[in-house]
Amino acid sequence: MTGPLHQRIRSDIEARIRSGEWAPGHRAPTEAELLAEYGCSRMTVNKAMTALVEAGLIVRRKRAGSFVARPKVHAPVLNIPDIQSEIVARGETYAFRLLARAVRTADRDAPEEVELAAGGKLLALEGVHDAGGRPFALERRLVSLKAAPEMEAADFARVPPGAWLLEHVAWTEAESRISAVNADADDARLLALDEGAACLVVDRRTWREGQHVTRVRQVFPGEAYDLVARFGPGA
Amino acid sequence: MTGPLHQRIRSDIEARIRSGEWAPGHRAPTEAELLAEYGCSRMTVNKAMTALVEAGLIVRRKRAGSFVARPKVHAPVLNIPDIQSEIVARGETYAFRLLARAVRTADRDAPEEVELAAGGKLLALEGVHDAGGRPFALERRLVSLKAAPEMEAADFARVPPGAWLLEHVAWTEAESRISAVNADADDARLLALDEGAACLVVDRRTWREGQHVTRVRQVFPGEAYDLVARFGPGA
DNA sequence: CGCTTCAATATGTATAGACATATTTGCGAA
DNA sequence: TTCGCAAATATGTCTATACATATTGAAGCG
Repeated sequence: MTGPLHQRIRSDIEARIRSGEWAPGHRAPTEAELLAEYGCSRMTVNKAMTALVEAGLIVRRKRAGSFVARPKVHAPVLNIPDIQSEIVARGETYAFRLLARAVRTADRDAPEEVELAAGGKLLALEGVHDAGGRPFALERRLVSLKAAPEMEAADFARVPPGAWLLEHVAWTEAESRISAVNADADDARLLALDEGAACLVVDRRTWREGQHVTRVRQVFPGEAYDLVARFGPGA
Repeated sequence: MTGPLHQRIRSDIEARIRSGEWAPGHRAPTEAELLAEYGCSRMTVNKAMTALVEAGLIVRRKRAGSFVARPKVHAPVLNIPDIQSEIVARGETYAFRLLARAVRTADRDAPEEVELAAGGKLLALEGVHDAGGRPFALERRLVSLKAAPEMEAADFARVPPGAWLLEHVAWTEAESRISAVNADADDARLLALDEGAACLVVDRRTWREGQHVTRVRQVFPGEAYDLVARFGPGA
């Protein structure tokens, strides 16, 4: 390691934790011991230890000391790439076919739609993402025109709705639910599958500053699509 | 905000980014400007800005300044809880039924098994996680006894294999693939489903220090299980 | 013996200054 | 005009010090 000293200290300690040399619960050296070992100031070892705390590898308690954390829940980073990028990265041609587009008011009997619309109108979109000329994913989306009014004029032949929103309504927060369903007759027809084929469904709701922006349901043929999540506990 | 000053500076800036007041590409104040505004030392504003860089909200370039990052790929944090904790949290009784257990050598025709075994033997496990007395997930697992030799003596009635590994082989890294399949005859029987029912499959491989530890395939009834991922871009 | 109090300890936050480093910008020379 | 070099600038790292704060462990007291 030739980089900054605080990084070297950090990776030295991280290596001992990941190798199991320091098991969970093991007491790590105090800052005083580390600064003596590395011959540096306290701020430098503090920076290293603080980073390890953020990474979830170390738990610190005043007076008691620093301890190797107990890995709890796996919190992997799931890669939900933009569908267009994903397809282009595979070297296939990409296209978005808009099947239906409507501007309407929220259905009063659907509380979720009412909340999404927030008193304004809704843009309802339905389309298919094609990869290499064949259906890759089916997308049904509701957009709050109150949250994204410019979207009413957008042309989705150029930029698909997801990418348009990412571009124009940045820094949103979202919650995705991933599940598996059997394709119904509509899904099967649009995705060129047999009815009943297993499909991966990503149901995503997106907010900005607490305001609901969009809700989308993407259906992928189960055999053609994998979501990949990589992780170390806390890394 | 009454907490530490660096945190207050951080959240002030974060709020302006998330609200859209500072769009992606916008140039944020320099450290000199911030320390004048907050009347603090440079180390303090630097700590705030460094945290925003780690969070992916800010990109900094020497001489040029600090800029609001362009949100790229959604990298949500996916919650893959331990199945046992998940079931217990729902208030249902949990049990793991071990259906098959074998110690064997790797199949020479399966390169993945050979790599996992790394010259040693493999422990093959098959079992069902029950929630409230009904099948919740089907698990088929291979464990490298070279990486986890103590596992040969473990009793999985007490602690299911996943939890056992988390406890004894901490700080692993993993990759999960999430897909959807139609239940085959075996899956359907063990999970008490109709054949062909859509199931969510999590395929996970786990390493420690580059050494392959285990590979597990968990099959969940599609109708009974959702994976939930929450995220803001880079948060 | 149990309770309270107090001091020692290790971390948490912050300062003011210093030098290093990368990058932009502008000036001067080919 | 264009290329290349040098100065200005903003961040990156580090030091030495100081005081705040939470927690532990031990001393003191009823």
